[in-house]
Amino acid sequence: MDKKTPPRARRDDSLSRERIIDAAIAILDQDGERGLTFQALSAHLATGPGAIYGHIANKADLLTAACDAIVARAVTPDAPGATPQAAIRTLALAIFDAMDAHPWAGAALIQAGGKMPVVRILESVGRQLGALGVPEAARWAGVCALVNYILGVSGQNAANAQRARTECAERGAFLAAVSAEWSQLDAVQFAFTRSMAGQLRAHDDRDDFLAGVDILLRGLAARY
Amino acid sequence: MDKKTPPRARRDDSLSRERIIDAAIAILDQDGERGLTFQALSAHLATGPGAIYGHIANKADLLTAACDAIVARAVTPDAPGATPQAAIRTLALAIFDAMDAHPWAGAALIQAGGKMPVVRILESVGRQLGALGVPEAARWAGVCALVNYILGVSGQNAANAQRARTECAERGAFLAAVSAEWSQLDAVQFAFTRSMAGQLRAHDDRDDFLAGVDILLRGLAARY
DNA sequence: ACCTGAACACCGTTCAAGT
DNA sequence: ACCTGAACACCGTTCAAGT
Repeated sequence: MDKKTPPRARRDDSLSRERIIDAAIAILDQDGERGLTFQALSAHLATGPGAIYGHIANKADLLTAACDAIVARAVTPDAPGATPQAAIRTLALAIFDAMDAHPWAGAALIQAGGKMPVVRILESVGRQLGALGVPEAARWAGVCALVNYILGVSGQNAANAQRARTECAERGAFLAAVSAEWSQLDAVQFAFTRSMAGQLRAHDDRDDFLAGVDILLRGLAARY
Repeated sequence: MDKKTPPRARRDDSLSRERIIDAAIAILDQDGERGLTFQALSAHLATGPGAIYGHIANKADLLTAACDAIVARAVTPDAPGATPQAAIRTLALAIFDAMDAHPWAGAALIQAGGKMPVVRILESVGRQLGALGVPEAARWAGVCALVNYILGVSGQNAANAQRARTECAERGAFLAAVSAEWSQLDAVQFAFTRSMAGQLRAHDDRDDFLAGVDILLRGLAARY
C-alpha cells in the first residue's frame, strides 16, 4: 500500500504524505468523518485542494492511511514475558481504546479489506495463535474469528461513541435512549432483546469486550 | 424505527415507503452504494427527488431500511426440531449468503448500531443461547461475540465481493491479487501474514466462516 | 395532502496556469 | 517539479409553487 514513499529529502514545511495524514487525523478527531473535506484539509495545510493529490490518490486512500497511523501506534511490540493469551488480550484492548479515542477509525477500518491496517492486527494475532499451539491448518479460521470480533465490537463501540457525541449530550444518555427503544419492542417477537435492555444501560463496554475475547480463546483451547 | 407505518389505504401506484425501499434495493443491487442517488431513485419511481422525503427521513434512513428488508427476509423462523447449535449455524449462513448477494448491505448493517436490522439478529441468536443453557448474566457477552462475528465476517466477505466486482473481472482474480500483495510484505515483520497468503487463495469462505462460528459455540459450551 | 422540480449549498477531483 | 485555485460534474436536501 505504501509503495510511493517519497525517496528524497524535502523542504522543511513542504507538503508530504505524512503531514497530510497528520492534518487529516486532527480534523477527523475534532469534527468526525463529515468534517474531513479537501477544503478544510487544504485550509489546515495552508495550500490549495489540488496540491493534496500529489501525495495521496483520493479520499478513500487518505482515510485508510489515517487509519493505519492509528493502528500502527496501537499495535506495540509484545511484552517479552507475557503468555499468548495475555498478549492477545493486551492487543485487543489497545485496539478497543484506540477506536474509542478515534471513533471515525472504526468505520474506516472495516472498509479497509485486506489492506495495511488490518494486516497489522492479523499479523499480531496470528503470531500469538502460533505460540498458543493452534495447528497451521486451523490458524486461518481462528485468526478470522478473533480479528473480526476485535474489529466488529470495537467498531460498534466506536459507532456508539460517535452517535452519542452527535445525538446526545453524553454517552450515558445515549445508552439510556437505545435501552428505552428496546424496551418498547414487541414483547413476544423481541422477548430476548427486551430482556437485555437493562444490561445494555448498566454494562461496562470494555469488560464485555474482554469477556468475548475469552470465549474465543477458550473455544480455541478446547479444540487444541 | 418503523413508527410511521402509513395508517390508511393508498392509491395503487402512489408513492409509499415500501415502494421506495424496493426501488432502492434494486438500484443498490445493480449499481452498488454509489449508484443510489436521489436522482436515480426518483427517475426509477417516475417522480421528483423531493417527493421521496415525504416517506423517508434521509439517505441514511433509507439505507438502514433497505438493509432491514434484506435481513428480515434472511432471518426466518427456526426449524422446529433443530438443536440450538444447528439453528445458530443456519441463521449465520443465511446472513452470510444474504450479504454475499447484496454486498452493500454489509457496510450498511455495521453502521446501523442498535437499530432494527441488528436487533433482529440479536434476538434470534439470544433465544438460541438461552436454549443452549447459557446463564442470563453471561448471555450478553455471548450474543455480542456471536453477532459481531457474524456481522464482521459476512461484512468483510461482502466488501471483498464488492471490491472484486469493481476492481477485477472475477472473484478468483481478486483473491489472487490480495494474496500476491501479502506475499510481497516484509518477510520478518509480516511472517505470519505471508504464510497465510496461500490459504487465502485456496480457502472456501463459507467453510471458514462456519468454522469460526463453531469456535465460538465451543467456547460457550466449554464454560457452561 | 401530496407531488413537482428548480434552486441551494455543498462535495471530490481535475487541469491549465503559474513559480 | 511542485503548487495554485478556478472550474467541473456532481451530490443530498429544501421549499415555493402547483394539483
